[in-house]
Amino acid sequence: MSEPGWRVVLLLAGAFRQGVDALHSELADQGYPGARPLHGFALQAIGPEGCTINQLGQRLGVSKQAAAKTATGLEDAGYIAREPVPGDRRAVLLRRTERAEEFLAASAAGFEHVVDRWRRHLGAGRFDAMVEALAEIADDGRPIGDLPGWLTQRPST
Amino acid sequence: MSEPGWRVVLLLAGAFRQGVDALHSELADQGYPGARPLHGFALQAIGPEGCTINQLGQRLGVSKQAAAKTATGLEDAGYIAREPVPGDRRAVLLRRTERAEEFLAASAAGFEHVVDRWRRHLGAGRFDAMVEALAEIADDGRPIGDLPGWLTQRPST
DNA sequence: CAAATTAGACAACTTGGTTGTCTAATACGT
DNA sequence: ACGTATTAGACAACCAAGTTGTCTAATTTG
Repeated sequence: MSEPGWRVVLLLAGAFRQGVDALHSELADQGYPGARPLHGFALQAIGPEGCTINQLGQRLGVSKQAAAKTATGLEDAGYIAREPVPGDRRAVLLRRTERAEEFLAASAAGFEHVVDRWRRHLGAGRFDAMVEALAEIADDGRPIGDLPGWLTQRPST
Repeated sequence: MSEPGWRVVLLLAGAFRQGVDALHSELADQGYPGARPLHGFALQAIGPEGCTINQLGQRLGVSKQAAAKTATGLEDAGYIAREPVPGDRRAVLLRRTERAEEFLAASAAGFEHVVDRWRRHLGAGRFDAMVEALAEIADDGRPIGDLPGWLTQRPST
């Protein structure tokens, strides 16, 4: 009973934040100074094959309107392009650009770097145990794209 | 090398989220259905002695304007009251109400409950090891109040 | 006592989320 | 085959939390 409960939850937030901060400081050094955490998540959700706005919303766990805004942002930043969908003139295919692929590669490498620092600091044994424990606690499989909204929106119904 | 780096970071987010979600579902059952994560953080920052808006901003790590908005929200929700500061007619003392104290007590109990579920699930040994590892990874001591903004704002400087 | 600082309010803007409404295109059922 | 549903996406209005900038009143300082 050394740690009060709230502190454990805060440690999770702190570690997450520490990881994301370290990643973005690295990305900034590599030519992506304006990158925001959500960029990576959304591009990952779009996938190498691309997807429509509705699909993006479903994959991120947000409304299609929110997905549309995200897509606009990504397009403005040069990370995606809109293509027509052959056979359905309503739909629009969001497709990652070259720049997006490079960004994702840099991002993956950055994550690897950050996590490796943790592994070296803790030692492989403790690190693996921690990851395993986290995997049992975090209810996986839920989309995480709505992280920002989740913090601010009131716990719905 | 079982887990890719990004997955570990996502696990941290997922566990944090899982904890906060469980807490708020519990709080909702206990008569605080509109409670948002930031309420607890801000009330904790205000402290039992109360503080001014500027101090709140410093403690949360946000601008005083943001702190003022937060204070307004807390006041509207009945969690704080404004009192004049004797000896400085510019300043306003934000003081927690009875309702805030009750809410904080329920929140602390809820956190304890949530974390205890984790401890029982993992076993005390694995749980303690995880917490210890997290404490070494999370850079502690930094104010946490700006979590929502931190996700969305572009990495400054 | 004048000048600088401080506390807080107010306004405008950004980013992310939500609902609700709307049009155009596609799918379906008779 | 045609009229009716459903679907994809755009647009608008709003909420929540953040930012910077400007302003006034009060206090501190030289």
